[in-house]
Amino acid sequence: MASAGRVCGLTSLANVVDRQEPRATRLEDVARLAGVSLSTASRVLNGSTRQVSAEMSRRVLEAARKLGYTPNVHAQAVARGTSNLVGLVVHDIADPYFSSIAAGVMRVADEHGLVVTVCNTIRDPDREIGYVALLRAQRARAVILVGSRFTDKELLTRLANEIDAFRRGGGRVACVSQRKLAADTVLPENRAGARALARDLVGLGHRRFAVLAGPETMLTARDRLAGFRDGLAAAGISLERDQIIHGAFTRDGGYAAAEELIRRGLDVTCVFAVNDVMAVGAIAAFRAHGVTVPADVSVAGFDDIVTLRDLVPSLTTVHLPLEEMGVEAARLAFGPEPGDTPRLVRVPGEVVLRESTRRLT
Amino acid sequence: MASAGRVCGLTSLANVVDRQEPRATRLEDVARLAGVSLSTASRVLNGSTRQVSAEMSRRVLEAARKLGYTPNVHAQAVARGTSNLVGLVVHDIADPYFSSIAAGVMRVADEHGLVVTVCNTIRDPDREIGYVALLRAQRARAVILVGSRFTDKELLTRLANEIDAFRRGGGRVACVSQRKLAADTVLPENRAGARALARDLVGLGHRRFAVLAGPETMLTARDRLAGFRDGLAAAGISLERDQIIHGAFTRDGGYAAAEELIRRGLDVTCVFAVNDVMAVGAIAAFRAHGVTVPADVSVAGFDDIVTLRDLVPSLTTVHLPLEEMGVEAARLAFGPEPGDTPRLVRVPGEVVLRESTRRLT
DNA sequence: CTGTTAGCGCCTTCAG
DNA sequence: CTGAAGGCGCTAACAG
Repeated sequence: MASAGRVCGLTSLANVVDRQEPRATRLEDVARLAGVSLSTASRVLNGSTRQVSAEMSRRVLEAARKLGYTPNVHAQAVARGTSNLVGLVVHDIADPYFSSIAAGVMRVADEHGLVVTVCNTIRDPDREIGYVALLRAQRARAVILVGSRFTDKELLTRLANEIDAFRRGGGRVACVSQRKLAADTVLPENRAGARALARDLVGLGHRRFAVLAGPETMLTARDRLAGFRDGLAAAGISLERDQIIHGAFTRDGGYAAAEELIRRGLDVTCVFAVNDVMAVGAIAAFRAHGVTVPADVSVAGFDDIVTLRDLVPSLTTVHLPLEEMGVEAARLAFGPEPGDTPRLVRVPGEVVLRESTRRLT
Repeated sequence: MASAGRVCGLTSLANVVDRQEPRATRLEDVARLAGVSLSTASRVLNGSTRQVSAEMSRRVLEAARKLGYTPNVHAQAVARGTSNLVGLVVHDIADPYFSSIAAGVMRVADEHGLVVTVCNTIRDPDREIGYVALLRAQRARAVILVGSRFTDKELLTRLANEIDAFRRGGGRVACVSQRKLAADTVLPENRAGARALARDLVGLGHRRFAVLAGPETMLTARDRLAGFRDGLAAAGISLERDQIIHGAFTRDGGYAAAEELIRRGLDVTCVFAVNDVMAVGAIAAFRAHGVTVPADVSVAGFDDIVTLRDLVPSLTTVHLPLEEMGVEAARLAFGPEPGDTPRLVRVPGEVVLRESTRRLT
């Protein structure tokens, strides 16, 4: 029926199939059907401050409905000079630590009518940089970087450059992690939390510890290790080199580290894994090797990820309000423009003693 | 230094602050710096088939690098008539079932240079429809709908309309779930899987069952219940009304359903929860009420989500290759244009017997 | 209150 | 191989 908008009335023989190249309906189509100008249609259909008479408004709405009109956000973005898209860059969306934070971010984004695209770096800092560039290309209104920074200076510089370019283009930036970039950041107090944990574990009577410490270059892991060491030191306990086992910041990393611990035959009563997923992996490794938690060894983690809920034995950890942290980061990124100096929101951790760490008599 | 491109040489007193309204660098800036035309710059910077001399190419690249140029994808999208964005609509991204599938989709998307935006319906079918409209507005190249359909006809019609409009605009669509929409779909064989599970559980000696059946209106839940019933029937065992407990398709839904089961004092040896997260919740409820799994009651789930790995006792379930299903859906959505009839990829489930279901002597 | 007219940043025929 | 010019769909002054 509808002539697809073509003026041409002749169809070449080659075009017999007439593959009805589908075209999305444009604002112009709506305006024509409603018998009004483009601007009027635009004003009623999109949040303009300008007033339109009830009658015209009705006609436009009616036409839009009839045609199933949906605005082309790209055209809007280029015309308005800004998009409704925000980027969320995480190390691993399948890791409950990140998916909880992501849930918080998404909730706030939704309230602001923003679309969030999730970028999964798969724990690769290079990809992280690449994603910021990508989001710049998308003219994202904001990017939220979630996850630890690293010790590598060169990496940080490259990321900082990319971030600067992004902000120069008018984008907002927020981080959840160490404050290493000139941007608003939500900072979990890793060091203090680990220190408090150490104190409480000593309080349970433990004296001989091992730490599954994660990657040496990852700041979150380092901070937690350092805090834990502080806490032990305060009780006159030192942590030797051989009591620290580095590895991946993942469940499998925890598993491997625990196996290494067993292999070394280290005589400890308590193991601190610098995050929960590692602790979960460690417990699995212990189980596989006939080491019972907490009877034979106590285990503690960090984060209090939601999946701990169904773990047996329940895991001692340092609670972080993950979803709230996401909400906070989103507020920093979407809320009122900050002053000149980046803001810092400190988030304290809270030690939660559960079944996985037993009291030594 | 750079005069921000303004011709005006006078700054009003009111403008003393000179808030250097930041502007992203455009292709024109690059072209000017390189001393070439817009078209030439465009040709070298973006994947054009046209050839450009090495010298000019070098100059353009150099200028782009110096300026930190990144193309405005919105402008590209409006000019090209298509974007590099794909939408992934899931019921709950924090649920491991969905995050595993999402990981598969993202991997393939990345290979295609596509950006995926994740839309979380929070298990609300209305939001699902809204998201498809949103993605149409984004002129997404494709949308992938992951998650069960429902019995509600009116809901389905509205979704179908939205999907049709999306395709009319040139978008591709793929689903992971029942084939209720005229789109390519990846279909897990829920019914056959549940049937096989029932057979194997009967093989273990169980005769008295209960099913935590999820929402009555959710097709995936219904199919699994029906399949399970089939399997039992084949062994001459019937499933009465009071042996079926409906509830939410979540961990908490499983918990509540199991409590209800306990409250009813039903005498069963084996409980089938129609998905793993419900089974996990059920086990937690049993534990909380002093019912030991599998000594007092056996429990089985469906899906084989990755988090089962650290569950004790390990859970009997029907394995689905979740990440692969995501990959498959992405291939359907991004790969070569389908023929006229929607394609269907059936994915069989495989029963995996683990510790949570014991053999009755 | 409504319509006309420039752009927004980029791509792509179409001439040179 | 290069440049000039029109157009993508929409918004926002600017007139009426």
